[in-house]
Amino acid sequence: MSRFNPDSVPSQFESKEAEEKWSRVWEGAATYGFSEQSTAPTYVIDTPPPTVSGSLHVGHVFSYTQTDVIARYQRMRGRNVFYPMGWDDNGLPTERRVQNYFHVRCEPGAPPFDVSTLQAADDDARKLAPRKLQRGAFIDLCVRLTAEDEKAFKALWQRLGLSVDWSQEYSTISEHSRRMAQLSFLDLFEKKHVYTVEAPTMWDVDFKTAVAQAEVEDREVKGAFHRIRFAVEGGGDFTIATTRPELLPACVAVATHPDDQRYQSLIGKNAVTPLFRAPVPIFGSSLVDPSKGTGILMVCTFGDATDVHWWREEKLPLRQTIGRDGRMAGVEFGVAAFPSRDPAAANATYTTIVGKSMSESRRIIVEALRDPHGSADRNGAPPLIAEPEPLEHAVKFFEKGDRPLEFVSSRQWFVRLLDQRDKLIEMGDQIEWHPDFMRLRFRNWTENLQIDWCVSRQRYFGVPIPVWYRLGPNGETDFSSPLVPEPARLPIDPTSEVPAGFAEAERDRPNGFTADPDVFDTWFTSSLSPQIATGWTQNPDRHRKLFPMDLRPQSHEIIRTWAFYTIAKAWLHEGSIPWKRVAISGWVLDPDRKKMSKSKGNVVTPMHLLDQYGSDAVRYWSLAARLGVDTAFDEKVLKVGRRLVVKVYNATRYVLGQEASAGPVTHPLDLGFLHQLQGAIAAATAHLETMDFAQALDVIERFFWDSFTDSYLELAKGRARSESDPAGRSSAVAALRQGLSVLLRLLAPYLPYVTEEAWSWDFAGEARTSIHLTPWPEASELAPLGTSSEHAEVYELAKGALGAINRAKTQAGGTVGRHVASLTIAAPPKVLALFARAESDIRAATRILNLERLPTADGPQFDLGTLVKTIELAPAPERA
RNA sequence: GGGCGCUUAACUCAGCGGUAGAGUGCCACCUUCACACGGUGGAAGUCGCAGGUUCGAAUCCUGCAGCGCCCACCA
Repeated sequence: MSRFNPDSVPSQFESKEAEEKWSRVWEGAATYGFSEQSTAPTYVIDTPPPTVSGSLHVGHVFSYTQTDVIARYQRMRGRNVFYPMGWDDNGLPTERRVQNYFHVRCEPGAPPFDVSTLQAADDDARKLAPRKLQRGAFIDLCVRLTAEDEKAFKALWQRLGLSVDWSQEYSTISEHSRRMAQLSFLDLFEKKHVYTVEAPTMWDVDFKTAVAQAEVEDREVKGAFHRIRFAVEGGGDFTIATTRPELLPACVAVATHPDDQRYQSLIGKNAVTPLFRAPVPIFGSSLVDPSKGTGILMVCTFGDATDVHWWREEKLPLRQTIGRDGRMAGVEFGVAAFPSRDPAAANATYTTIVGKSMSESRRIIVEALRDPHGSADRNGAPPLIAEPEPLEHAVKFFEKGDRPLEFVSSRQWFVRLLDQRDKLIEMGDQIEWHPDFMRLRFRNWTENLQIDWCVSRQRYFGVPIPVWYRLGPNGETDFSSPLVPEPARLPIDPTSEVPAGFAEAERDRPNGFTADPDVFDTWFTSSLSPQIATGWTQNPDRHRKLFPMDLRPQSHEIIRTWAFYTIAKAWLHEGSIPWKRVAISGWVLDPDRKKMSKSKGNVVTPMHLLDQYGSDAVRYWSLAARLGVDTAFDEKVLKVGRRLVVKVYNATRYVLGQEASAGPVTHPLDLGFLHQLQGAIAAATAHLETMDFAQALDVIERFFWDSFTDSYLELAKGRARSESDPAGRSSAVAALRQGLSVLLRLLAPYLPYVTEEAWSWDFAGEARTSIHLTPWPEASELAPLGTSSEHAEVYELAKGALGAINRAKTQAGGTVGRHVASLTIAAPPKVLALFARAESDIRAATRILNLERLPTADGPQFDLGTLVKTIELAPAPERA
């Protein structure tokens, strides 16, 4: 029998030392390793790859710990847990960091340069123009810088005790991930789920790239209605209202509601725009809201999505005046594409805005509209008939952008999703969502999809689109039959590698080929996280074993991106759902209930909290919150967690320090306690099965404090060191150890450090088996002891009596340590019989010297508040 | 404009059809031989508002209000 000496361990739990010690042990022993050979059922987690260029804050700790508790629970349940960690380093945030840090810019045509010795730019270097780098070299720098960020995250994860299998690490820009993303494209290409088209696309003028619907957000901005008079060919005029007068040169039509009496007669006629004197058709459309503005409006290429719609439906001409840089492009009026009744005047006006930004152009155009000579009829009042009328309206922005999106006609690659909408909704319905209402977010988004997924980005740090195009005899690009590489060549960069059958010399030459210069949307790669982690076609057996996965944890604001695209990819590639369950974590809010974000400056960083309270306490805070619920950061909860950790440590020291050996559990109180513990195991397990780790923690914690340390431990204490009752003593010691073993295991997924430390003192045995690889407790392991609900009654009565007597003692002016000279209790015979079975334990715990029992009449219910009839305290002990 | 969630003690949150709960904080007492990061006890809430269903509602339904989130064709 192994004897534990409480004096052999520190009297205080040293979190930091325990964290360092056990992290090392776990890593050395590959405690959390996934076994490729094991035939045990798997549990596979699609861990969110954090954006490593972002800041670390308690929100990360919160959500990743919530996943870890599930991983640990499933591991203890005997599952072969596959819990990888990915890093999302691909994309714009990294590009921006690298540009600043090294003072470089990516330019695909730049001369080769060896970046291996390049250091962070100093002040001298910054005085020069940024160094221009080829895409490959630029990507090398991105990889280098993000490797540093990944180290910081990994250190945090290990400190927190995430039970990740670190041999399954991946990053979204790694060669493997690029290969997977390009394979995905080839598969979609073959299945004809992707297409390229030149079309008006939402465009960010600062990043100079197309963006997808999912990356767009509406923001309320200040604007103004400008009421502008248009002439009608053949006589007459009308007034439109617009917030974007700078688009006047791009006006291609005028629209009004077909039933609007005011303008009905105009439909079919031509209007003439002011300033530019372009004749444009007037048409009717039910999309026009007669109550908005003046009920008649100009259609431009392109002011908004409705303009795009009308442009397509009415087959209107394209007059793209907005350049890709968000400035007015150079166009000429008086030609077929830009007709004008007065080209000279039109060009004179247009010249004043060429190269100007949208806001500058607006100012200039508004000034011109105040001039009477701008009017279409050449002799009337100014076209601007009133001062601009300020209003607030919603404008579309790229979520990472600062200026409104423009619709710019450009060639982009799209994944066809609109034709899959019903199937995608069906897939979403096959998945379990936690909490369930998050399902609606997915449904809502999917039902309201407006456009296919634009996956090409005019950026550099990303996975290249693996495509070339043939060039015709005059150097014209043939987009109709793109050239794609053989899968074995992936990953490739088409800007530096050549398609089969061509030589480098033929690049960008007539009859040669040209590379697609773009990269994929980062979600194109991130949405393959399940395939990247399993190996997919590179490792089909493994993929079959791990896919579909069991759990996708993520936050709610990326349901329309990450969850949606992952579901779409799994469906398009494999006709399957990617995972069975999605767990949506809430946000961590600052104490004012605002979301923590770097830009708001209200971010709480986690490291000092880990130092101050210990990982287990920080985990406790994370795990006391329910899935999907936003939680205000509250340091008080960390204190509560810390308290629990300390209590676990000390209770274990005490129980394992009992000197008697464990014998058969025979005493009714002990059996009753274990019976109640069986109930707690069942309840906690049921909650964890439905992902309700917070509820399970509540059950476990409550039992630990209320039933174990505050009640059973106090009641069994005396007997556990009794000299006169050896059988009762070994029964108590055995039950205390049993109870502790179960409670430590129930708490292990929540508090991995203190439970491992406590477990190691004795329970780990000769093999030093980690508590985290020990089976999750089951009610049945306590069943052979012969517990019963009758014993439970004894235990509950004893627990209640302990409380009632303590209350009486306090009210009589005594304290717990004070002896009770005599006590009279009154209760029905049945209750007194239960009392008698635990009497010596109750008397020892409450220090009763003389006890009298008064039987009362049997009632339907007995109130323990009436148990104590009289109490007489012994004299207070003399103080030294 | 549509959808979803939240609103319970001073604070942070459980409970979601059967006599209002926890922890923190507050008050009183206590160095009791695991633990003062402790122990014992106490005070503290018309469960957002208004209707309805029910023998019974914090819990179900309807409406309203406040807060938050997601979404929506920017004239």
